Amino acid sequence: MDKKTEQKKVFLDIVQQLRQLIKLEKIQAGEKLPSERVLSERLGVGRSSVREALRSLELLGLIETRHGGGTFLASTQKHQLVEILSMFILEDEKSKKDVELTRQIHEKEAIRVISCTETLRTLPVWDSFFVKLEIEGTINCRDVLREIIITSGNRLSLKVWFQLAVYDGDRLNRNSTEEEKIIIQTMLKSMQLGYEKEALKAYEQWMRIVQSN
Amino acid sequence: MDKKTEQKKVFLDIVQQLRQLIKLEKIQAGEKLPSERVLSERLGVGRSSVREALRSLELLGLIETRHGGGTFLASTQKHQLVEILSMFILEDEKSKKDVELTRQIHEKEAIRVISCTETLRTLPVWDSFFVKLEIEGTINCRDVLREIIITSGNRLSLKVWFQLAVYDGDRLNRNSTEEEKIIIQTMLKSMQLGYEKEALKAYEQWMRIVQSN
DNA sequence: GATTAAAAAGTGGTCTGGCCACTTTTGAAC
DNA sequence: GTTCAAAAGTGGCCAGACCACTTTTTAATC
Repeated sequence: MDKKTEQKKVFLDIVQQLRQLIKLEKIQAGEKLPSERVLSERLGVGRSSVREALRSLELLGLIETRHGGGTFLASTQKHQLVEILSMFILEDEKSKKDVELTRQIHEKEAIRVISCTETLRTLPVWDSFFVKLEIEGTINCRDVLREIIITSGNRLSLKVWFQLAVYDGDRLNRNSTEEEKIIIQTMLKSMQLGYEKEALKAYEQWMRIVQSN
Repeated sequence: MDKKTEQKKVFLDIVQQLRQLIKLEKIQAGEKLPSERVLSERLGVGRSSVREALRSLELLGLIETRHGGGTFLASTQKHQLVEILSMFILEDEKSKKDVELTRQIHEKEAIRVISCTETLRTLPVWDSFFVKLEIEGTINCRDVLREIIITSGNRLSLKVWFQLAVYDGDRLNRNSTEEEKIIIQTMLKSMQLGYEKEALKAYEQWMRIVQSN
């Protein structure tokens, strides 16, 4: 008995089959999916059921639909985990805190990994941040954190982080204050020198400022 | 101009309105929502649109439907956000190593949190593990890690971990060996005493064994 | 041949109405 | 009061229709 066919609900079955279809036909982000009518025929189900599945994926930001244009596979950046989370779950403060803490878990680990890895902590990108801070006097907070996560090399961690960072969008996607500038410099410099503890200390100091905003 | 009414797509509008309805009528987890036909009439939209919205929320595990019974608000524990996203995110580029590392990131953080928190590290559950190890001589590896994550108190982290643990299912869901027993005891004891560093050291020693399997 | 405008085809958005399967409620017989 | 069958309520699914919008095709013009 195939797991896929013993699904109770058609629309859930369709979600599974869409996943397979995307995989088999190697549909890339941004590319077009078969039309609702074609899917309906190919899968042998009603168009309304296909729509229920597509709309579910759309709510998650996994696909995008253009009226009259078609249905397209969305890019990873557009997944809307957090939008939905904030709508139904993040009502209470506890959940908001969880999102923030989870994001920080990944950031802290990235800092540890980089500090302990010669080839990563000596990367020229860190110097470029110093230069930018010198010239412009400020830097985008989110950019710094993103670069740290990217450099750590764990792509899955990056994806999780990306989702979580959307939620704190306003607090992170802004230029650093004068106060933060010094802390960020300390953090980066410590990281470059492999001083894991100091780097984390600076990071936590920075996050306390971020949180107070 | 009301944000709710300027939505382009009806089904997204309905998702919003459902949220309001749940809030206004104070519908608790497990309680029944109005029927699809009633919602259709109350919101002045077609039943198919209502279904598209409901099916979207069902995919997320935010609501549960019982054929012939009705639609019910799901309990928080049943939300499947991470699971669904992982279906699309993890499947394609599943770098096994990334999954493993990411899982460990959450486990290590949980150990840190527990070690540093008086009320958590002195919980009786840890003693119960010792008792079990004494009597049965072994313990399920996954159970130990799960308890650690749960105790750390970050529900989102737990959700992420749960999903990642599925991939390492075989390596984790088994009884500990004699060699592991001692390491686990060391880890738990260090954690209980608040020796964060020692606990993590034992953990990493344990993971090296797990990885070699 | 290239450009442009109109027509046609394709596609998503939505609604109506129908039928089925299952659950809950109702009400009558006991 | 209990039991059980009928009725009502509800979700599951489908077919068809119409609209709005986009893309492609076609035809006319330059």
